[in-house]
Amino acid sequence: MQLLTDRQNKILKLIVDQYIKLAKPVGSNLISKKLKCSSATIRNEMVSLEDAGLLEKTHTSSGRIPSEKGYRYYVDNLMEPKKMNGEDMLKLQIVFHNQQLALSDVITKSLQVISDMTNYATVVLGSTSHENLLKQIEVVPIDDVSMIVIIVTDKGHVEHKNIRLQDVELDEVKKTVGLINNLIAGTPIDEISTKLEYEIKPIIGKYVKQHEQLYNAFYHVFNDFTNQEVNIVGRNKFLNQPEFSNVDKIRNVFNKLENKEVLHSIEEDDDNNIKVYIGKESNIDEDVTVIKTKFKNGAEEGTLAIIGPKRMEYDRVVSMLEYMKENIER
Amino acid sequence: MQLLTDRQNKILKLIVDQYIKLAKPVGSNLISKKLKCSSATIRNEMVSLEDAGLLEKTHTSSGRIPSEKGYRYYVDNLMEPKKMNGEDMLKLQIVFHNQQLALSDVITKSLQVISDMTNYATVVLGSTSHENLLKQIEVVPIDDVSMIVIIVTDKGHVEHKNIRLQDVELDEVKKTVGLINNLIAGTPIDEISTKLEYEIKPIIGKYVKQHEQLYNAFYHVFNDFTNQEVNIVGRNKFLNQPEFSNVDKIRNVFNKLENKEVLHSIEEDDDNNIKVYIGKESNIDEDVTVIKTKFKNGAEEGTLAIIGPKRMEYDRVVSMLEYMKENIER
DNA sequence: ATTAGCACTCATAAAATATTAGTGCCAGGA
DNA sequence: TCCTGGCACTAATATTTTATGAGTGCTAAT
Repeated sequence: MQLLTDRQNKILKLIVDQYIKLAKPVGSNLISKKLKCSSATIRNEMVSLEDAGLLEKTHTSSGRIPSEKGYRYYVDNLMEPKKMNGEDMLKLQIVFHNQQLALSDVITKSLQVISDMTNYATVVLGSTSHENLLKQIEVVPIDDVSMIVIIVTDKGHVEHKNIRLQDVELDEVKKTVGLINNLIAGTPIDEISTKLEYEIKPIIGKYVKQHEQLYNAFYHVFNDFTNQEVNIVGRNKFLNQPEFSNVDKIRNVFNKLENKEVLHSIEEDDDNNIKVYIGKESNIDEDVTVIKTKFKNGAEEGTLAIIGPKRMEYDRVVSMLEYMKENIER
Repeated sequence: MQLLTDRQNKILKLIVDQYIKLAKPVGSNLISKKLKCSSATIRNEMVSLEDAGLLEKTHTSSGRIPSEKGYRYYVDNLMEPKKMNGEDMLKLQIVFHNQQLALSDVITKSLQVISDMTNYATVVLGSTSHENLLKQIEVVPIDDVSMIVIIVTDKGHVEHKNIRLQDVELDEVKKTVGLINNLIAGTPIDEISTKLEYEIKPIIGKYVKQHEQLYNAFYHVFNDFTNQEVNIVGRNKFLNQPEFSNVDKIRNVFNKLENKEVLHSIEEDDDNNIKVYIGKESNIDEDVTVIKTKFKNGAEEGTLAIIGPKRMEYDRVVSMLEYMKENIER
């Protein structure tokens, strides 16, 4: 990337900021008022910026809007990681300083707050099932035939399943649970199905009546374990953004957000810092930007993301995410 | 309601059916082709039906569309509870005959199928917190300071919360849990907070160290218990319906669907049969219809609902819901 | 009672016109 | 060489005009 002149940087920044604010192509006149030179000069510079691939026009005589590359340049070079404004900070502080709340609730609540403040959607992704180790399973009988199996992982992820077992005595179930807790606690969740087969199946065959049925039931319970906790807040905020005023666009975005694989792809890279995926990079929609970071606090770890229009308040969102991460990690 | 002539009934039914199919106002010509009389005759009858408040026009010279009252008349008097078509039936059978699945999973899966087949959203509402009795609580320690509290109700509803307790010994926690399980199991969830105060607080004061902290923690756990399990499937289906092609409409519907109170109102009446709430009656949007029924199978009970445009395939949906209810209840 | 016929209405689409915010480029001045 | 005022030009947007057509209500004849 060829370096731009000082003035070009200033112009680009002004255009991006302005476009983010109003969602309308930015003309040379407006910029010339903010910089002390004529609109013709600005127009000349705009041509250079367009040649560099940083700006685009919506039609031959329109003002300019930032290209994807333009946003990228803005994020990497121009944007000043603006301090969080006092009001935003205060609202988050209230959540963070609530000692009653467990970490996961603090995260959910604060993302709710952020979503309301910014009008963007927010996401928490928990750790994946191969990072979660089985801590303990519990069984609670409900009636003659059904019972609840509860799985707790070392990261505090809990999942439960209602199972039906005909003609199986509760004692036998408890024996099986005891064996699982003793023999395979500590195993990554996604390896449990196989471990059950090779380490539990042979043993319960000896000690436990109805072992077939029991084995099958537990096999399914672990096999169905959701491999990742996903929590989206404020999906509907997209409906307030002008670039998503048409239903086809909305449908695309909402379908992508329901698709676990898409969300999964957000946390793929291992970078620990804040990362920005602009437009097509988001894998969601060319008009969507995702800003994410990983967090880790003791056992709990995962990914936070803010998802909004490409025309997003990058500086504000980045500083909020930084603030979140800091607060979560201590 | 004044009775209509045979022919008027036929005409009204044809208009509603046609409008449901194509979402376009229905003209006299089309109807005259299906009945053996002239379009002028049909027009005269249409005037009567409009006078009776059963039909409406979108403008002075447009065809007719059913009014809310018209839909109501159709549902109550005209609609023939159409047998389910073979294909629909087959797809649902596959889910119902899967012996592996617990009832709650069968319900979720089949509603998913129905949503895909019909392009409408579906909802399951569990029983409310005053109908759920505490069955058992369990505690799983995660690390020095945090642990998971799991609440299981007699209806098989499970909820968990991550709590933090500084300087509290695990034994003390277990003692408290034991007391709760012995003394207040069987209490409706929404009465537990008060019972904790009057029956547990005085006792743990004697037996348990750090009783203040423990009491507070458990108090919050029960207080935060979600008072109802709500599961919406296929919310996005609304985006495929022509009457929801504008974002304001979508925003309204989606916001209402996120609002627990609105969904709660669906299950208010105690009628055990299938009920149809048309348009404004739905409390969601004048273009939305909700069709619901209660179900009960042993301990598990709740409400099923299908939510779609007012221009809904009433006969098909009613027969599907009937079928669901039957299959769930045995 | 039914219906053919006809004037009338209004939504929808296409074409014509005006307005305006913006552009690119040129030629003259610092 | 860089900057700027001036000007012709472009295309989106809005407004008006005109045409088309699917539908109606009403009347008079069957």
